[in-house]
Amino acid sequence: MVMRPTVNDLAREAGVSLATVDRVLNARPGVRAKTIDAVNDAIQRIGYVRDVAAANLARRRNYRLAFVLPDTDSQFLDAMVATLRRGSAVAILSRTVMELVRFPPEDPHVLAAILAGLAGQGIDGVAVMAPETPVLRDAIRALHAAGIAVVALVSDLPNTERDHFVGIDNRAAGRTAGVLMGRFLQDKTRSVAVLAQSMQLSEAVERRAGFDEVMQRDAPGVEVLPSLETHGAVSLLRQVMGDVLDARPDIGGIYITGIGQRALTEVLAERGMTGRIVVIGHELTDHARDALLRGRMDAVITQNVGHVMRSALRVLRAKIDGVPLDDSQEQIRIEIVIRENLPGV
Amino acid sequence: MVMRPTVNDLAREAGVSLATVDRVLNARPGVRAKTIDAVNDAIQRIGYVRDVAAANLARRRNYRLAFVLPDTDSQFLDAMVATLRRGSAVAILSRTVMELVRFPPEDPHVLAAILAGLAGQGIDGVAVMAPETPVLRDAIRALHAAGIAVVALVSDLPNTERDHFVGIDNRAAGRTAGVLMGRFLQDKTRSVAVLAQSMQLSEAVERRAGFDEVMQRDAPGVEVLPSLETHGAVSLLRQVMGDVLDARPDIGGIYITGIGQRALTEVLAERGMTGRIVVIGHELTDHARDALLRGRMDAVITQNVGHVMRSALRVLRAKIDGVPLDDSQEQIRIEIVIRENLPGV
DNA sequence: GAAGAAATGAGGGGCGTACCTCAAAAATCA
DNA sequence: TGATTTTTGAGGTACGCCCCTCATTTCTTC
Repeated sequence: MVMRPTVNDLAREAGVSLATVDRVLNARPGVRAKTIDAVNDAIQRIGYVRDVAAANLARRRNYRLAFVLPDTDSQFLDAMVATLRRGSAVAILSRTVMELVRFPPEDPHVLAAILAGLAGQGIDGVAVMAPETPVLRDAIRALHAAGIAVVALVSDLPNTERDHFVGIDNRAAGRTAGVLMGRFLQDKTRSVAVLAQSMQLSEAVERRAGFDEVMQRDAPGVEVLPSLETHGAVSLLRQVMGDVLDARPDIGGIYITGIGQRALTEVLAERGMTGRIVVIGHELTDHARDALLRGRMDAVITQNVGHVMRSALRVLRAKIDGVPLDDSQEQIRIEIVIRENLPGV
Repeated sequence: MVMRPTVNDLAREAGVSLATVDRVLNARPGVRAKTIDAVNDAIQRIGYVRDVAAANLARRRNYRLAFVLPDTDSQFLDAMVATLRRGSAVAILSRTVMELVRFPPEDPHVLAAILAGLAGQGIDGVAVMAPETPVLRDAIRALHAAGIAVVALVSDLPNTERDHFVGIDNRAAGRTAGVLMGRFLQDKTRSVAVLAQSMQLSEAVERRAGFDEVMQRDAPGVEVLPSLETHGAVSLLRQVMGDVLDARPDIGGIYITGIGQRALTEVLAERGMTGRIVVIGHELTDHARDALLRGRMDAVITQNVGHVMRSALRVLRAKIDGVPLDDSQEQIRIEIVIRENLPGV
């Protein structure tokens, strides 16, 4: 039987009353510095650790977290939303409610207004996935000033006062894609195309940089063509891809930095080129999973959406409670997925 | 403010007293079937979910878990042990103590005796990593009969009454290694060596099978040589490897199914062959990490030891409490690690 | 319909902590 | 030294649940 010391043990050990221990533990005023030290010493001696469960019970503490995501139509975001919904059921058991808020991706001011609104609503923490803009920086500073924990999700906001970033290093992810591309390419390949159907976030740029870096080093003979950007229009993508493939029959691989996997693999399949060109992309969406199984994609670099969500949740709670977090657990892996290590549904 | 229904709400809704609700919730005798149904209906209607934290507090519940690991000298097991120790500090906060028990890997009867001893010690759950033997099967059956939750760790025990398996599908892991090997190999390669320095577990066999399967499909022109088994003796390994490399200068890749990465990469380095032979192995130990960074290994297929431990802990607690678990969270990934996506320390 | 058995209700004490009030003790200041 | 302020102690109530006892009600059975 394990018997953790309680506040009563602590009071006895420190030679003070329960009330004083309580004052020290909860940083209430009216205690001499000397007494505070005595209690802290006792805490060290007997190894007292507050029973968070009991404390939360007594406090009737609820954590209110807001997940602020762009209102973009992509399978990746759909997966995030679905994961969030499923996670809510579990989170409620640990007295935390997760609220989903979406914002129109094109207007940073609307996002800023939404965040500003959150501050007055008794929200304890915010996880936000958005491109960094000046108004966003200001909005996050305001949240921070209001004592609200903020984490950046998927896409980092390095120049803001966010408390933490939950996601992967996209440059490293791009480098990983580059290494695989370099090794998967046939020897005769002379060029590789890059499809940068961006989600307006900085991801695409960073991934491309990492990819280029490695390709230059590992496959110096291969030309990495300029990014094809088609801003979401599927028909346009199909046409542009068709043109490029016609113009450059020496293309041996295609790297998809953002979304648009589906349209691309369809174009390739229609042209009977499936399996003849190495296709590497990001994010294990339903379609990417299907493409891997059918041999329409060769590898997917991804981050586990479930881990991202759970990590964000843990980090926010830790920040709110002011307790340290286990960094090794919160590190999101850059996962390489091929058909053979595809996780089950 | 979120207000979860409490037992009081439940009693009111069901039209019974608190005492009866308590009897139903805790399966105490002396309640008519009709009343039980009434309470269960009310639970459904108002969506009552027991506050586990409060319940555990009232019960003064402690979870005692035993992690039973072989006393093998390998970096992988060292990592497991280290992770376990670090995890204990966190686990104690959720009223669970994790005890480490090690057994001599050569004698299954000692292991069985240890497990039998555990049953009488008030242990609630056991995580065991061991090869499946008849005595082990019996021991696990006995634990199960005693109401103790059992999970298999890293190496599955499919024909026992274990409640769950925490780890990866080793055949799929071998297939993953095979795909990478096939794609990483130079075109001129005619053969690949396999080093099966086994930990006595079934892993090596399963991985080899998966590896062969894929190599035959993807690289039919490459001969996969018979496994080199050297049962842990480093000097022997060095010699055997040297002989093989001399005899077969056409070896283009080496697959290490178990331990022995260090000795192998050293042999290759001494012979100036680093980078000229594709080396793929399993488990991201400190040495594997170092080898990846130095270009002495090309890829490592691994499972995250931290995830394995935490998953085992969650699964055991869930089984003990009799609550369902989130399968998607408990699925251990087959991770592919190359230099570029190597997670930080 | 009465006696016995079974089911239900009422209530108390406790788990470890938070938060509050009021009185008593100690320190500080003039 | 006495008055004032600050610090400390004592004790109560609550959180949501567990577990126990004892009285009361309801159901069986003959």
